[in-house]
Amino acid sequence: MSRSHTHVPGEVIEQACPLVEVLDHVAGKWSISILVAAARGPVRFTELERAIEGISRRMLTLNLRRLERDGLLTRTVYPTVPPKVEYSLTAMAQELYSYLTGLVEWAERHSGAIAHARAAYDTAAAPADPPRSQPERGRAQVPASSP
Amino acid sequence: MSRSHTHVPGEVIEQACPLVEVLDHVAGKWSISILVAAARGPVRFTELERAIEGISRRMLTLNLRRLERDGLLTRTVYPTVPPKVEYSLTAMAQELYSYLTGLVEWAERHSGAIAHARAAYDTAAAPADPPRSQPERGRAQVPASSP
DNA sequence: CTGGATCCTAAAGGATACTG
DNA sequence: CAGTATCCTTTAGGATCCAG
Repeated sequence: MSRSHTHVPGEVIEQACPLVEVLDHVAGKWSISILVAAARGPVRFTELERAIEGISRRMLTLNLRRLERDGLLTRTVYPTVPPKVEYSLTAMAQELYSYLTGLVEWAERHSGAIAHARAAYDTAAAPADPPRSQPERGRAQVPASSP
Repeated sequence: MSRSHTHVPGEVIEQACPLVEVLDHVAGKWSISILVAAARGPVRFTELERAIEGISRRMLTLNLRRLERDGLLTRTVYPTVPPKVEYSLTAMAQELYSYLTGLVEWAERHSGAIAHARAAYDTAAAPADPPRSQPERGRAQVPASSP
């Protein structure tokens, strides 16, 4: 995610709210997956690659570097002949992890509801042939207008 | 974020893990900001636009639609002459919000540490002129090799 | 006021080949 | 094994203009 929104030259507004901070670690398809995968102890590169299901070698490397840079992962390299590298969460990241599991748990509880909401929204918005023409995209509830 | 990782034609693996579910809502610069901004009650479009600081009209609309589609936001339109639309969190989203605040709180507590970690990483990796040439990018800790 | 439509740039991400 | 480097496609996102 690009820092700098429109980036007014001269006036640096960054670091204003901590929200942006979180987003930078949490956003992106892979960061969370990596943290979760690395949470159960030291994990090797290839283990992560296999555990994460769909991540490319490149993206894994990039995200690992970023997480290491931000102090969320420690990278330990053993100078053995086939090189061996292990990643672990820092204390800071373990704390973050506990919040993350809350998120995942939430997703598990509501994934059905979300899928249902999507289906409802989509069928309401794009029926192959609108039988009686409902121009309104969302079935927006219209309470009695007060003003 | 694109659904479909490599997308094996014929074998649809999607919806496998709930992690992907969360990521789709949490990832992206704006989703969290919008949920947080909308958490304190019904909020109008323009209020969100001003509250979020840096979001474009387009992105706000897009994200609102997505969140509505996923059942996280309800959109209520009042058919007044200058149209008025209010967005609120659904029950599901309010629950999510409580986890989100945990995340934000975490970010507040550790933003200093993160900034420090970044600075340390960057100075270790890219000094303008490496005085004695350290070829290793990260100062990787090297414990005694066991094998 | 609340968007939708369009155009364009930048960043994310994937595939693959190569290396210490 | 654990990456790097390169090339390429897709997506996110911004700017702007227009409309009910």
